This record gives sequence, C-alpha cells and structure tokens, in this order.
Amino acid sequence: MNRTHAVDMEPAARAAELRARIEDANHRYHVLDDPDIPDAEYDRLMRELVALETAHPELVTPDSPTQRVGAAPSGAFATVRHEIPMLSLGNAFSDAEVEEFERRIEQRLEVRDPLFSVEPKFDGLAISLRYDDGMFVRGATRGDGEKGEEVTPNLRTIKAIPLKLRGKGWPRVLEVRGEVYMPRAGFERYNEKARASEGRIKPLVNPRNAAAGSLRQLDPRITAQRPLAFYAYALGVVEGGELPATHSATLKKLREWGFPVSELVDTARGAAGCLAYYARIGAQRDALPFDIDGVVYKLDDLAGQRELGFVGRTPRWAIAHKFPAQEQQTTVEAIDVNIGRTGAATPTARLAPVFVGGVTVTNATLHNADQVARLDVRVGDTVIVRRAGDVIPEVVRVIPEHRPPHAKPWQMPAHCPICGSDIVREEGEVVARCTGELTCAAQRVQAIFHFAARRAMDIDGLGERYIEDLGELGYVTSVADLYKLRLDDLLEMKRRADERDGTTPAHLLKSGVKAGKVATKWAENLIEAIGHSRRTTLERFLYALGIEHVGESTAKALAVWFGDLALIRHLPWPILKLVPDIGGEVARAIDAFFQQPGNQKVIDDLIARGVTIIDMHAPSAKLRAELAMASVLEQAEIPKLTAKRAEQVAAAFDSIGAMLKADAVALAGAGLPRDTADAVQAFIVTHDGRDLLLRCEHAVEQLRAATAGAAAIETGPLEGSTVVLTGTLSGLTRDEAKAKLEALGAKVAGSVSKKTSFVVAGESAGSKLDKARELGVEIWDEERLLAFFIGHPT
DNA sequence: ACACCTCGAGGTCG
DNA sequence: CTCGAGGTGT
Repeated sequence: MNRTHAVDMEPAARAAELRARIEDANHRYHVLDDPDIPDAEYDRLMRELVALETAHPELVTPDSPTQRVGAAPSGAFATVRHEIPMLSLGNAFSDAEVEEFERRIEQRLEVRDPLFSVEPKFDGLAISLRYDDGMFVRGATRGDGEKGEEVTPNLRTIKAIPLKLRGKGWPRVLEVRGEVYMPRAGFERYNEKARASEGRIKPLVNPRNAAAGSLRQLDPRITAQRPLAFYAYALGVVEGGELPATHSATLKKLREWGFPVSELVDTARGAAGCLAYYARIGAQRDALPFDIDGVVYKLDDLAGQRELGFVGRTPRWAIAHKFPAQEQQTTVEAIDVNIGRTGAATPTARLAPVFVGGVTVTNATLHNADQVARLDVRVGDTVIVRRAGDVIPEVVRVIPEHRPPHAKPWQMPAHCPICGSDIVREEGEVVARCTGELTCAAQRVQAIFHFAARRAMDIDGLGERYIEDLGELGYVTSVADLYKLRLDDLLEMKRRADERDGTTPAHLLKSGVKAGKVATKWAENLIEAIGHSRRTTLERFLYALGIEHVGESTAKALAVWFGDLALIRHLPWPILKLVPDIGGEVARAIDAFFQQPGNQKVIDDLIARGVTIIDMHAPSAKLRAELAMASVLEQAEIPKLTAKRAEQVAAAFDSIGAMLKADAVALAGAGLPRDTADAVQAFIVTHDGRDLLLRCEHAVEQLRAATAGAAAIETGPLEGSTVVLTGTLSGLTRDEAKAKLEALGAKVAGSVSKKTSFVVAGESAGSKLDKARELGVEIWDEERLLAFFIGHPT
C-alpha cells in the first residue's frame, strides 16, 4: 500500500482502506501482541480517519475503529467488564493544539487560566485494580476500554502493586487505574540474560511490548520473572468513601494508600504552564529510567471535569501531548552511492520525506555494503527510520510484508557513478572505494571542499556547488588553481554556469536585483577569502592537503614535531613514525602522499602562488630539526667540519630541506670556508636527501625524549587531564573553549571514556553527557568552566 | 583491550 | 553540532 497515492483517492474508498488497516493493526496489537506498524504510523492512520470522518460525517460506520478504542481480547483470559470505561485520551502534537485544548475549557467553563494536573505519559499497559475493603481482589487490562482481560494472578506478582491498602480512610470499593511498565534497566538486564541464554530465552523487542506480553502470560510464574513496575494515575469505581475535590489531591491520597505515583506529577497553570512542563519533561526524557511517549494534562478540578464530560470515549478535560515520534515508517525511493574525498563509496537511502523526532528526514546513511546486506534494504521497500541518538537518521529495519514483488537485493555498483572507474573493495576492508583518485570529479570536488573547509584553509564562500562549477568548466583542477583565480574568471564562470543551467535563481528575479551584481559581490568576497587563506599555519596546511589518515590531530602532531613543511615533505616514513601517536600505517601513508610527484607539484604551486605558512611551532621544532641535522653532519666525519661549523650550517638555512638542496656556493654563503663547503656538498650529493633524513632518525629520537621532558615542565593547572566538550556553549565558541583549555594544559578529546577528567556540557548536550553520567565522569556546566577560566587566566 | 582518530553523513539555522 | 563505523596506536 503506497500512501503517496492515498491522497488522490476518493474519501469513501480511503476511509474503507484506513479502517481495514487500522483493524488489522488493532488485531495484531491487542490480540496477538505482535504489532506490525510503529505506534506513530497507527496514530497517523487514526488521525487521518478521524479527520476524514469529521469532514464527511456520512462516512462514519458503526464498525469504524473510531467508534471504539481497541480490539476484542483474546479468549485465553476471563473477560472483565469495566463498569466505568477506561478512557483513551485525545492527542496533541503541537503547542497550538494544546492552546486550543485550553481555550475550549476556558469557554465551556467560563474560567481563565485553569489549573491542570500534569504527569508523564508512561509507555506501558493500562490496567485497572479493584480493592474490596482494602484487599486487592481483581485486576484487568484495559482491552478495548469496555471489556478487558482478567490478569489478577499476573498482577499479584508485581511488587509495586499493593495487595492490601495502607493508611486509612479508603473507600469500601476502590478501583485504581494506572500503567504497568518495564523500567529500561530491567529491560536491558532481561535481554542480556536472553542473549547469554543463546536462544533459550527470547529477547524482548521493546519495554512497552515487554510489559504487554508479560501481563498476558498464562503462567504467572513467568510474569513474576519479568521486571515490571506500576504507577497509578486515576480512579475507576468508588463506593462508600469520600474523595478529594481535585485530581492532584486524589493522587496524594493514592500515595498514602500505598500506590506508587510518579515523582514527576505536578500542577501547571494554563496552556503556558503545561507547555513549560512539556519542555521540562522532554529535556529529562532520555535520562529517565523508563520510557514515556508524552505528557498528560488533566483539568485538576473534578467538578469541572464532570461538567466538561466526554466526546465519544475521550474526555474533554484531558489530553495527551505526545513527543515527536522517534520511529517512523517510510519508503526507500532509491539507494545512491556517494563518493567521498578518499573515494569511499557510501550507500545512502533516499526516502520519501517523513517527520521523525522533530525533523523531516529524507536521507539516511546505510554506511556500507555490509550494512545494506544485513538489513536487506531494497529500493521500494517500506522501512522503519529512527534518529540514532535522536540525531542521525538510520534505517532500523525493513517490513518484508510491504516489499514490492520484484525488488532485487541491492549491490554495490562495480563502477563509480561519477567517473566510471572501478569500485574496489580491498581484502579485509569494509569500505569500497572508487579507484579514480583525482581523475574522479567527485573526489576532486571533495578534496577541494576539504581544502577550503573552515578548519583547513578556511576559504569562506567556497561551497560544494561552486567547486563543482569551477571544476566542470575547467577553471580549477587542483587546489593550487584556486590561487590563480582572478575576479574576471569567477564572473565568467558564473555567467557560463547560469547559461548552462538556463537559470537565474528565482528569488533574484523576484527581488528585481540584477543577477550580475550579486555575482560580482560573491566573486569579490571569494577572491578576498582566498587571499586571506594564503596566510595559514602549518597544521592547517597539512590537514588541508587531505593526506589519508591525517586529520587535525595528526596534522598538529606533525607540525609541532617537525615544524617545517620543507622537512616534512621529504621525510621517509621511519622518521615520521617517531612522532608520538603516528604509527607505521599513518607514517607510510604520509610518505606515499609526498612520493607522488603530482602532490609535490601542487605544494610547489601553492607556495609559488603566495601561500605562506606562519608557523607558531617553528622555533622549537626547527631547532630540533637543526640539531638533528647538525649531528648527522658531525657524525659523517666530513673533513674540517667541526661540531660548531655543523650547527652553523644547520642554522643558516630556513629548513633542512633547503639545506639539502644547497650547493657549495650557498654553503659558502652561510659562512663556511670554501673547502669545507665543498666537502659538505660532496656528502650531500653522495647521499640523496631521503637517505640523509633517515640518518637523522637516531638524533631525532634522542631529542624526542628531551622534548617529552620539557613538555612536562611547562605545566598548567589542567596538565594531564582530558576534557570533552559537548552541547552548545553560549558565552564562547567551542574552539575558544578548546584553545583555553589547551592553554591550561588540558587535552581536549572528542569522545568520553573512563579516562576523561571531566565533561563540559552546554545547552542540549547529547549522548556524550549520558555516557559521562554512565561512567561517573565529572560534569561541568558552562558557568563552572567560565569561573575556572576567570580563576586561571591564561 | 582500550582509547582515540579519521572519515563520512544529515539536519537546522542565520 | 552530532553520531557511528571502522581503523590505528599503544
């Protein structure tokens, strides 16, 4: 069933279709305890049907699912009739709907800003408990709201449910309603046991179904093994006793009588108060020990409740305000392959747009071919989509029943969709790669995009689109070409691109601005940004080159350690490997990159076109490099080259690289006597540069030990601590915070581990904060961080 | 085994 | 800004 076609259908036909689907879902959910569609999808269908029936009242049939709440109970348990039906609540999904809810109450009761009793909406199973003379006598599931199943023996196993009331003053007959649920911890523990049992115990799908399934066990001993809990939230039949006049007071009474009532229940004034409560609970949601799918607002005044009454079976005095669904159902329209900077071919699912967890999702990464195979996702499939950690959209699973008949398993294409080169997956690797390297337009674009990135060369205004245009129209084939672009080139390019696309952006036409003028501004800005980027640091430059395995952190290590591009670009890998945190794999990758003549040429071109490295680390690192070189020269026992002279030579050149290229004249210019200069040059000529650099290895290694000691001396208050930043900081940017922390000696890492000293949590911090809590890592808020900075100026 | 880094991806907001 | 997979380093 494809819902993209649904809107085109006749209302009557659509209503019939909706009914059939909802009834089917009801059956699977309530009778079989084996739901086949997510709750959100069910809600959506139901809302659509309600809307349809509201618009066309003549379409309402007696058997419509809107005319009742659930499906018939299964025959396995005795049926219990609820003398007072168990309610179902109307749903609100937006602030506007909550305000509308309040407005209706205000109008009908002629009150202002009514007081609401507010509580979390537990994701479990509603039940009803009957107490005669204070003794628990019978318990039942909600069923369809009218009739439920008697599950008294199972309920008796739940320790949160009192078998005998406490305190005093309870009515002779008391029916208490609430929710049976499975706390997350219990759910996890149970599933761990299930996994360990290797198939003997079936793992539970989710806490909600777990609660439902557990209560419907025919053998209460099985129920007893399930970690179930209970919260009370309402009353049913009450005979022979006085009750308070408000819902909140009723809940208090229930607590006194021994029922668990959530700590999170509260009261709130008006829609504004309710919305504030919604935000407050929503913020805590992930940290709660149980699942909730929203909050419930109930008019606190019971007399008011009676006056408002019901529409059908839903009360006018209460509403459930649901959180955005975290899982949704949609269809896969295509599976595309993206080619990354390194050629990595990543499959991505293009989805029919769907609203999940508060945002519209149209794409979901499938990571790699293995993942696609694991899920068996095919084009045309109906899938469940979730936002992992509430952020990154991912495909959870496919619904095989909805698979179109001729869908074929997906396969990684054999050739790059951009350049046609072979896509190859190396033995033992997970990622498949396009082998086109820089002949592949996609890789070129990505390489330039990376080069221009804020944390690399920081060329503002150079987006992916323009890079594509510049490349396709032949203006830029390597990053070095960026620095020979002139204003005219950009304008010409823009004009040709617009001609090719046959478009001038619509909003420009509308606003009446001359497109040429906008293009001029863009071109001017870009030229200026490129100009700015010419002055950069060594670590940014190295990072920008996009060497495999060289990210920011490795680039910085290289910069700090060697301090000199001319040196680094000629270093053999065994020397590179001396740097802490650089191992054989990375060292070889760097070596291999610089061995490519094309890459060396790009670097030469960049320098020739004005890229200058202003290196903050140079002095100490350069000194180290000089000393290393000097000691190699010394040990070479070159005639007449004393230790002092060797140091003099090393110091006279900007870099070792420059020195290695020096001829006798230049050496003499550095102050060496002519014969010594000749001898040194002879030495340099007989050993090629790489060989000489290799000879530095020993010297560098010794220096490394020395520097390690020196680093420990320049100690800050946070020396030796590892800090992780998460969430949004308001007073300063992340980069500023990072810089300051580093200045104080801290190491700023990207992920939380037990070695983390503390986590700084800003606004809307995510999973890293959870992880920190889990590991018991100290957590700082922004205020504390700022206070610390004030206490420890840099 | 564990910690950390790289690389790629998606969505929002100004 | 964030997540997750896959790798590398030690």
